[in-house]
Amino acid sequence: MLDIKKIREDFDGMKAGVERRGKGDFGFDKIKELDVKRRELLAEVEALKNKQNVTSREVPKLKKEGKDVSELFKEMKQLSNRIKELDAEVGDIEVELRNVLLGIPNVPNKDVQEGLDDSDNVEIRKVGEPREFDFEAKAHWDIGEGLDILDFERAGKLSGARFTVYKGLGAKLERAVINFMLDLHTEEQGYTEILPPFMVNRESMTGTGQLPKFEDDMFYVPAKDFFLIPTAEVPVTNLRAKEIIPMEELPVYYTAYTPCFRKEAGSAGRDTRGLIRQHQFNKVEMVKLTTPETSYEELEKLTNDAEEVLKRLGIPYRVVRLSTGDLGFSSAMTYDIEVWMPSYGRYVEISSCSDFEDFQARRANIRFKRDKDTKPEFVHTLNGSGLAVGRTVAAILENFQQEDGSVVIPEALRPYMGGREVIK
RNA sequence: GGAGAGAUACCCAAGUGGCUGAAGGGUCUGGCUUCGAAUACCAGUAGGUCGGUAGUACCGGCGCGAGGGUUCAAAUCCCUCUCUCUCCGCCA
Repeated sequence: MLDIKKIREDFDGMKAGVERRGKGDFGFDKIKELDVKRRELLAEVEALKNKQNVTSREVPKLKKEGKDVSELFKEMKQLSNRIKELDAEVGDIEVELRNVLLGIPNVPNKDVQEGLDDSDNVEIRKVGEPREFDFEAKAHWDIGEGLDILDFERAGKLSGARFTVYKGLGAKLERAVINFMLDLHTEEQGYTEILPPFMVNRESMTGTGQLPKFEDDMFYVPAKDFFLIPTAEVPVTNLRAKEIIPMEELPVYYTAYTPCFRKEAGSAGRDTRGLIRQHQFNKVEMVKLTTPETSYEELEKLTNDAEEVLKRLGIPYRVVRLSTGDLGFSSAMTYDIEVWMPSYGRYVEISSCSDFEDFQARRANIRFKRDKDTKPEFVHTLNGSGLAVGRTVAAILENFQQEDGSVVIPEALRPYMGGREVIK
């Protein structure tokens, strides 16, 4: 959520900032109108309330003196009714104002290049070279079925399209990748592991920006008004909602493994085969809460922390910075990490590392205090996948496949795979 | 799912409609005392938020789990909801 005070002070600047994303009207004029109206009404109703308070304090004295207060009460009844009317009006305006504000995306950082979509993303760096195969390379779904470690057919029987059953060493590989990532983040990079709920309430979904705009993208559990989390970002960021965090605790580093659930409603027909786009997939996520002055430094470190996973696995990748047109709703700046996927013949997203500045913190009300005499300020929130597990497994299968259909296990994973060197 | 008990500030806690614009205690901070400290004593400790307004000054609104209602007036009375605890049921 954007800061209403900033919009009031620098209306044109904030509007122009959001409009760098392209596409459409964001409701800024409506906000201005509602804000002015709200403050007018507040001035009026607060003056009346003051009168009510002052008079109420007189009442016991008047009664004690034996004075007749029935005329006064009649008058005060009118005042009271008027206050109720105005309060209701202010309430309506505040609800509307909040709804409009909740629907406005974050202002992109000024260093983010303007663009329409992902074709305007810029490559920041490339690490490792795509492997040249001297045989015909297979796609991971064929490799997985060939080794009897992935079963898309039976997953269809259980649930439908976009689900996978992992079997034998496939299941173990998925688990190995999760543990390898978590151990790296916790033991070497300083993150605290969180194992959160996989269902959350509306308030949490609003805090990180999934609601109210993207309700249709998520799986919903009507019995308890819960949502299945689309990413661990939601429970882990909201972990500190409504808190004032002591300065000494910052920066906060969290990491969490969770399954993620997404409807993928807008992706019909895309990536229909394999592990790339599933209704349920595993992900290890990293979340940071920082002071405003360190957040971009922390974004670089966060991205490096995610890249380290790929470096150790030996999978070629590149880092791109998303253009304003490709940026997610809540993000001010995002780096995507993309791995080389032989079956696609291109780089495919495996991690998205974003700085949300105070956009989520304002929604979720996550603040910090520099010292006891200063006002609380909103923290900056960041998060990044570290990494999407299913896509990592797909990348391992494809990049380390051999002519006979077997797959060499990257050395870093072997301790997690019972010392095995190859899946065959 | 059933029955009961709770939720008041950093913590504990009083409070059945109007000198409660929340007592008292603890904690912390400052003062005093002291060579220094402890103790005692004195003072402050309601933070936050929204406005007036550019402000850490000043004035006002809000605030006792959340949201409604009754009333001239609500921490206090009524309704709905959330969470915590105890017991019962069910259960990995």
